[in-house]
Amino acid sequence: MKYSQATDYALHAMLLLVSEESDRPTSVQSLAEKLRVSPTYLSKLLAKLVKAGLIRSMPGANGGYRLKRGRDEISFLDVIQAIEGNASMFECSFEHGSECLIQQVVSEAERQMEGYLENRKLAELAAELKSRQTARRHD
Amino acid sequence: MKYSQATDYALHAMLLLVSEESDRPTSVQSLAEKLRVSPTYLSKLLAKLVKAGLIRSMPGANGGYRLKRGRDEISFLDVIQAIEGNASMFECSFEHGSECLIQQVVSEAERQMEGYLENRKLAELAAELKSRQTARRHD
DNA sequence: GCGTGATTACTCGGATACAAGATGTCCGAGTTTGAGCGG
DNA sequence: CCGCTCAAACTCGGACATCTTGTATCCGAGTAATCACGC
Repeated sequence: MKYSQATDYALHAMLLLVSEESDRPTSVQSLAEKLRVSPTYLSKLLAKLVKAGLIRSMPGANGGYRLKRGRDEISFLDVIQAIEGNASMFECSFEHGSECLIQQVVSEAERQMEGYLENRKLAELAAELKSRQTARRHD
Repeated sequence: MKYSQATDYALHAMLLLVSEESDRPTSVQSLAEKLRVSPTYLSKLLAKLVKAGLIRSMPGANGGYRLKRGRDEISFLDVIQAIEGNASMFECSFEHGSECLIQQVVSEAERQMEGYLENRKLAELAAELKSRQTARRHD
């Protein structure tokens, strides 16, 4: 079981958007260059993030993408579920009267992980990265 | 991101083996019938469980599979990792000096889930199922 | 009865086939900005 | 200087190609128990 590479791209792209201080939108090209990723593919992922309500798109010249909500509200879980979908990781394929003890255990494990991911915000990392840069500037 | 169906089969098959009270080995056919699953495919999964050291195989007539360790020692995590492998769920594909903050967060989330799965043993479910059967017999 | 060989009931491993999903590209359409041009 | 038009810079969505992975099957080989047969 593995998270798709798309999730990797999306998390890094979102981290860039959260770190962005200008209020002008950021274009796909700009993001794709920083991440060294195909712009067309990245735009597919950004479309999913738009649909999930995490970012807004601004078409036209000087357009691009921008956060929709406050930067402190965006958790890892938000981004991951936007890309991977929010279906359960485990679905019992047998028919034992609609309640499967195995299913319950694995689902609870999943909730443990999601609970953690929900509490970690991208803005934490953005702040951490910024403070590192500042520290390095004072060397 | 989803656990493969193979994990579903393997967990149910292991639960049957843990619940088995006879010390005679259980054949693939027998397991496959109870689970209504292709015997040939199931045998592939059992082979993985053998390689992981969870069960033993006994070739020849009246052969089959049997637990290798004590039934109380087998956790959900053991079975899942035997099937899915123990590689990390998330691998950052970028090159930021070998340490990626995003990677660290997701890996920690993974540890949360694995910690839970490691503490849940299949024998718990076997006991629960057995007590339910007994209770129903006394209706 | 008793060994010896054949048969049967199993697992094991590799090769193969197929479908679905992940990854990535291409192109046409819509939308906004801004520049250029004529009055 | 104003307004109109047009081109440029974007996003959006669908269609398509490719590659990997999960799922599943088949077959030959190895192994252990059991049965049959000859002595």
